[in-house]
Order: sequence, then C-alpha cells, then structure tokens
Amino acid sequence: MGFSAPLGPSGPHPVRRRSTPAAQDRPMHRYRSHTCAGLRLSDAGAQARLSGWCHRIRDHGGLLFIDLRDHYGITQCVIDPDSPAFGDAEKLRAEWVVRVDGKVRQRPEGTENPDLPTGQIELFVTELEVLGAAAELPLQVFGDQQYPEETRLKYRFLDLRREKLHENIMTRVRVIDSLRQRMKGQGFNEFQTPILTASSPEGARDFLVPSRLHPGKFYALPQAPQQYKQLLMMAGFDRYFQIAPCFRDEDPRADRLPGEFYQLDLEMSFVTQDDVFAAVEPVLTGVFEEFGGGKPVTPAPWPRIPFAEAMRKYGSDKPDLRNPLVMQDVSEHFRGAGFKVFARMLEDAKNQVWAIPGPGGGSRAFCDRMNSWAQGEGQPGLGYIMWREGAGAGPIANNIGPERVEAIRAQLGLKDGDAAFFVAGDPDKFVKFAGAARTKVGTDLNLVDEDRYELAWIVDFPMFEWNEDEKKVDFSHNPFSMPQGGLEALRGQDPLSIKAFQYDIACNGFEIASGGIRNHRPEAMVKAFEIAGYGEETVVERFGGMYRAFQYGAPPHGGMAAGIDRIVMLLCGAQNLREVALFPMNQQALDLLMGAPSDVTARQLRDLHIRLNLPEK
RNA sequence: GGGGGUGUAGCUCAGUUGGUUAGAGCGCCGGCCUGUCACGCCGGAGGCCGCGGGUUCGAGCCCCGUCACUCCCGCCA
Repeated sequence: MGFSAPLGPSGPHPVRRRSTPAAQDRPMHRYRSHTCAGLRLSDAGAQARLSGWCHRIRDHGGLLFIDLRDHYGITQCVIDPDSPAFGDAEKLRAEWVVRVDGKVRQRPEGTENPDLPTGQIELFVTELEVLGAAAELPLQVFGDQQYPEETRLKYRFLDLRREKLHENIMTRVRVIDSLRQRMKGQGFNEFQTPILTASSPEGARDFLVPSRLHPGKFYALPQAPQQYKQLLMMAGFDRYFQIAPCFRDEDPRADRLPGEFYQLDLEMSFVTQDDVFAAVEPVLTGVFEEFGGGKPVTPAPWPRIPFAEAMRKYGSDKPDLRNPLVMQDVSEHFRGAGFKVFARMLEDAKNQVWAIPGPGGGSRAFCDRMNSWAQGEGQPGLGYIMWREGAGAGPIANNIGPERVEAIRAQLGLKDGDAAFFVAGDPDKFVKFAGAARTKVGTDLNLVDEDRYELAWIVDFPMFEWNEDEKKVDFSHNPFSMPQGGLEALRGQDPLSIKAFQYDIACNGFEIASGGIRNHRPEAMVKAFEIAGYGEETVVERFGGMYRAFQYGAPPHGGMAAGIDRIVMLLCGAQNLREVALFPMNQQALDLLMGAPSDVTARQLRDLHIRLNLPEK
C-alpha cells in the first residue's frame, strides 16, 4: 500500500531516519525535519515538520485525516478542531503541496495501519502552510484507474507521481546504476560520444539537424555510437561502454519508442565472440537476478542457438523460450499423401510442411479457434489433426490415412487429447506466421511459464540476404560484422551462404541486445561492400573516418548494444515502453507535454538557410 | 503509406430493435459526520454523444467522409 515501494531496498532517506537530541537544538529546516517515510514509533512525542502532496483526504467533520506523500512514502496527518490549523486544513484538496508542523504521536490502539511503514504513528498538525495549490485534476494520482494515453502524456508530471510509474522509473534508475557498476567492475570505461554527427547511409532514417555555418549541410543524430565506439578501439582504449542515447526516425511499436531510446553500448579489443559473451552474461544475468523479483534467470553460460535453428524450431530470431513448443518439419509424411493441397505444394522442392504441436489442444473448439485466428492473420486457414482414442481426427487425418497420422504423432511425441497444426509452403515466406502460431498455441494452452527470464544468444546470422524487390544482395544485419571465414569466404563462397560473427540476445520473445565481432580488415570491408553493390569509393565517402582508421593499425574488436528500455520493461513487467520512460512521445512522435515538434521563427529558418516547402493539404 | 480497434460528463465506462428528458462509479461543488486509511450519509452542478454530411417522421445507435488516439504491417543495418 502507499508509496513504500519506491524507497527500495535501502529504505527512506537514512540521514532523516531518526531525530537526534542535537537536532532539537537547531532551528527547524524551512520545509522538513523528516521525509514522509521517516517517522517511527520511537519518534513519538517529538516535534516534526513534513512537506509533501495531499495524497488522500478523509474529512470526518470534527476530525480530518491527510495522507501526506512525498517520494519516500506516506505519513498520516491528523487535525481536529483543537488545532489552530483546522480551518485551513478543511480547504485542502488532493495534490496540493503543503508544509505541516506538529507532534508525532502513537496511533490509538486498533487504528494502526500495518500496510504503511509509518503506520504506527501519525502527525498531529498544529500549523499548516500551503506551498502549492492544485487545480482540478485531469487524472487522479491516487488509485490505479486507467487513463487514456493522450491524457497521461499531456499531464506526464501527474502520471509520474502515481505509484506504478514512479516505481518503474526508479527501477530504471537503479538498473542503470547497477549496469554501470557491473561494467566498471569488469574494467570497462565509460565514454561520451558526439550527439551531432554525420548521417549514415545504412539503417534507419536519420534525424537531421541543419548546419548554420555550412549552408545546405546537415548533422545527424546518431542512430547508435557504432562508428565512434569502433574508433575508440582503434584509439587504443581497449574497453568501452556508454549508456548511450540513440535516435531513429522510424514508426514506433509497443516495444520500440519513437525517436529516441537508450542502449548499454559496449566494445572490446582483442576479443573473440566467446570473450564478448563471457563479459556480457554476468552483467545481464546479474541485473535480471537483482531486479527480477526473484524470478528464475537463465544462468551463464546461456544457450547459443544458431539463427537457422531458431527460425526452424521457433519461427523467430527472438524466440520466447518460456514457450516449450518446438516446431518440426513433417514434410515426408505429406509427400504423395491424400491431402492434395499439401502434396501438391511439396512437388516444389523449396516447399515444406511444418508442424506446431498443441499438447492439450485436441478439441474441436480450440482447433476451430486457431483456424479462425489464422484467417484473421490473412492466411487461408490452419490445418490440424486432433488425437482421441488412439486415432487422429479432422479433415487432414481423414485424407492421409491412419499410418501417416500415427507417424506424425510419434514424431511430435503427442498423445490423446493433443493436437498438431500445420503450415505449408515456402518456409522463407511462412516462417513468420508459423512463429506467431507457435506463440498463439503456447499462450492459449497456458504452456508459457510467465515467471521466468529465459535468455539465449542467437548466433550465426547470415552476412547477406537476397533483396527480392531490388534483385540484389544486401547486408542482412550489420555491414560492420566480420564474415565467418573472413576475406576468403567473401572471395570464394556463395554470399548468401556466408554467416557473420553477428549475434543477438533474446529474452522472453524480445530482442534485448545485438552485436558482433567487427570486420577490422579494410580489404575485407571493401570486398563485403562490393558484394552488396557498393564500390570502394562508397566506403571511403560514407565511412571515411573509420575506413581511414582501419589503415593505421586496427585491433580485432567486437561488442554489443543492449536495449535498456526493453530490459527495464521486462523487469517491470510492463507491456509498453512508455511505462518505463520519463517523457515519451506518442505514436505520431509528438511530445504532448512540451509540444514538440514545433514551429520555429522565420529568423531561425533564415539563419539556417531553409525555406519550407510544405505538402499541399 | 496500408489494415484493425476505439471515440458518450474532468476521468473510467453503460446506453436494448433507430423512439419521450442520455445514465452509473470516481472526481468536482454544498451540507452532515471525532478514528478513518477506497471513510460514510444527503443534495447539486456538469453532455456539440470527436467533427462534417446523408438516410429517416425521428439518429448516441444506420450510411459516407473526416479527425484524434491506439495496436499491427511496411519500416526498424
């Protein structure tokens, strides 16, 4: 109850925890002698001064209770008609900021509140000063009523006073603190890199900042300090980290903040992939254990799942490993079988049939529900087999015959009462839907253990991928990664078969980090860009600083960046990144509190040599 | 850029098949109340039903358009 939670493990302000005899001889502080979490039974009889917000007021006519709240906690203040402050107190309303003086006293027997750390005592108020009145509130601080996003963002300062958000933000503060300590403990040094930098050609859309001194030219806000951190390695600093703001002009999602977000960015010299993993695992396992509320966390070393395996088993490169379901290729059981839709598809060698096991899902109702869900996802439907009384049921089972049905059951390890769902076609095209179906089956059958943090490395990402729209080879993840096999692989191998020293961390279905061992060989870098259709001049022009640095003694290096907002979201159990960020923008990338983006004056535009060319309305 | 959902009091929501004066809870205002901690009781104010158009004798409800918010797809090396 109340605001005890934001105090955290270390409790209320330690200095103010108890009155000392000496304190009574000194004049009272202008605003407070204690915080609203500071008074205890041992203070009974003492004179105290508190300042805070009127959290809740209970007016009994002849007796008035005020729950006074500050960052640290809540203290019940009492006023009766004997108090000279009674008249003023009757005028108070929720969220007014006041200073109160009075005597600490033990609560009468039977009226203690065990839910409050200060619940044994109350402050009998004899003097009251209004420090800040409040208008009628657009959202109530007290309670946990739901409010529309727009209201919450416009009055973010009120929302931030509320228990849940206040607590989330303090968790964020402590998580970042803990990450810093852990990184420094491992010999990483914290650096600041420029916020005004150059636009980079790859990746997301940049936020641009016009240059006044150089008409027509623009700075860009960094999408990540990627090149700077690599330059720090070439500058010989060996181990870098930063709690780095990153800016990307992309449309948001529930797990992607609009505009700006924070990463734990790190880079190390003279390391292999194993060294990076060994450095990162204790940091993140430690933070999840420290702030995860006692939920089990994958211990180091974490599982390493090759990208191709993750896609085949889970249909995702960020699998939720709390979901025990593993998909399997069951093409052989359908080849030449009586279920013509699948049999005909399998005549094309690139097509396959995958099965999603559904233990406990062998009811008509559940299978129908999955089928209509699939149709809602834009699929023609979702084939299934149900097992009951030792045999398979449903249209597919009827068409392929009992032997094949039994072979599928045996391969998937299913039994009576279970079901399996089938996705057919080109795996490259259906894998995303198959992954969504796996998640849906696991969630709806209650197979996902919510109370765990399952961490894993996803490794061996492909270096390149085929861009069907432009009919060319693209970098699939990060153009700075070292291809496995190095320059030789780039020269000799089919580009689409080359894997990179490129890895992600997946946690409970979210990508919480991404990194790689970098390509520090200039000739390999040029070759890699050549495969993706860029000449050396492009590399020089677009990555000039880093390319130059590669010429003058570049150490092998690698690193990673972890999404702090997402990690805090997981630790807070929040469903949305806006629940763990102080002043987020809305989905249209508008800051409803500050009114950004905003118009600027003609003078400002003139200084920047900019003339607006607005779209026709 | 595309698709889905939502839009009724300050806030959360209800509102039947299209039918009289659009309701509840919280909040707000007034009154009563000396042990509450979601205090209680009595009374009151507060509505361009997002906006514009249409169908209809009649629209919160049906149709078209539009705007806002949100979720998703595209996008996010």
